[in-house]
Amino acid sequence: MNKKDIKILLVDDEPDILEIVGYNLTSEGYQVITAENGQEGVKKAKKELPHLIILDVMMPEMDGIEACELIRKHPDLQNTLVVFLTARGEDYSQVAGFDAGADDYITKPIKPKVLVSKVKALLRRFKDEEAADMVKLGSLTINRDEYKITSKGKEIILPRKEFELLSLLASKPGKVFKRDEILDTVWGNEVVVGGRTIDVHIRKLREKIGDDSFKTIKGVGYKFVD
Amino acid sequence: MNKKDIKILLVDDEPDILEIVGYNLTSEGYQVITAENGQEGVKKAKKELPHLIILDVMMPEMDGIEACELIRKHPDLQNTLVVFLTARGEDYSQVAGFDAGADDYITKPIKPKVLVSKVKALLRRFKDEEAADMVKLGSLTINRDEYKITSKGKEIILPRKEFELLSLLASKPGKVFKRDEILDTVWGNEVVVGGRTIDVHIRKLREKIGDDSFKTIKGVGYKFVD
DNA sequence: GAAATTATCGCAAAAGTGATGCCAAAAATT
DNA sequence: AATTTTTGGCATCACTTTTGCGATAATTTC
Repeated sequence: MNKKDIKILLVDDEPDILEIVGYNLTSEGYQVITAENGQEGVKKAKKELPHLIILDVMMPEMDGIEACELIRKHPDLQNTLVVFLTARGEDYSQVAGFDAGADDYITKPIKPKVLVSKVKALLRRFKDEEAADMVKLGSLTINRDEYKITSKGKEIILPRKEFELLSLLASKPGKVFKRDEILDTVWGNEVVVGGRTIDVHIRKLREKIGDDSFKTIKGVGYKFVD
Repeated sequence: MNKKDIKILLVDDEPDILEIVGYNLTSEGYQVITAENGQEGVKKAKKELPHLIILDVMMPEMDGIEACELIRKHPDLQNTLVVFLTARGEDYSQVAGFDAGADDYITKPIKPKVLVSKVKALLRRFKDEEAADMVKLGSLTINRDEYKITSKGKEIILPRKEFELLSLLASKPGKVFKRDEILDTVWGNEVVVGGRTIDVHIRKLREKIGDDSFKTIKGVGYKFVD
């Protein structure tokens, strides 16, 4: 899953917090949705089905704990990650928070780096659980975990982009990936690179993996065949 | 001392707790003795001289605090580790518990992993406990308890960070650990350190263990190979 | 259907970027 | 005081991207 496809819901009654946290997550490339109170938070959670929810514990009317409990009841949000924002010293809420189904908590005052790294760590865990890490395709084995590729017994270490490009193409052998799709996935649509970039990488792969594994569909894109 | 020679006394009036905790500790290889109330607990403690006692605070008649005080009076049980089991929120008992001579406490509901790791951590303090977790990987032996590493017969003593870094990398030989992951695990995500820190440590390890054991995957991270 | 035109791709070399290694020195631990 | 850990500054190297041009396929025109 691409970073830009990850939705984070931010629920806090303080606009300041909303802004600073929102800013940091957005600039990391995540999609951020905000809500200013518990009710709205729960509503948006159900509607948007975010991957991660950051909930302030202390909020007027419906507090984070209650909101979390409601969120957890929704079938589609069972596995959503929930992080609590709590003031230091409110240790009771931490405990209760875990009880309510929180996955982690962050204490205020918020340090952006800590925040971002926690979010990353959580999402990584989430990702790991979801995705099987090895893909086998005939003579090719792609091992995301070890970042290496085995082709006909030989072990090949590929640089990042080449590795990701191959991963993508090989994930659905035979399928033609349009240039746009490839750019979106491997480079991310924020980065704008020239049109020749893709074929340069394809060429590198052809050199390393085998010339005939990659077919060009002119005007469309490329596909990987076994 | 061998794990199987370590006796743990479990005192709780709820059979359920006795069973679940007992099961977890037994399957870790410890010898578990149980008692269903304070009196019986104190009696068994004196008779069996366990290495660690897990005491429920809330018990009819004689509560955990009282039991602990009695236990501590026995000359042969001065150094025995005592852990309290307390329901969340009973924070008073925690304080009183430490007063009474507890070494740690665990809150209910009990999470087996937390329990086991606390028990391990406490027992580790016993000097005479022999290498509980040793990991062998080809030419490397990692001795978690003594922060020591044996490589090709040579014994190497590593500083903490280096040791932890090596432990992490060696825990899954071949797996590539991303810089982020390494930071999270070795440094903890609260601490924010600069980017050069990791490679300096890697360099130290390369000097000490062997240059070719550590491979760099540029743009991703490092991996350990045997 | 053949030739001309145009778009797209392959390739190689060059330029650019960013990550890593290494050092030395400052901080922090012990 | 000695050791360990972190930092910052370079130098370097590896990878990535750009660029330019020729080749090839697709499309249009005759």
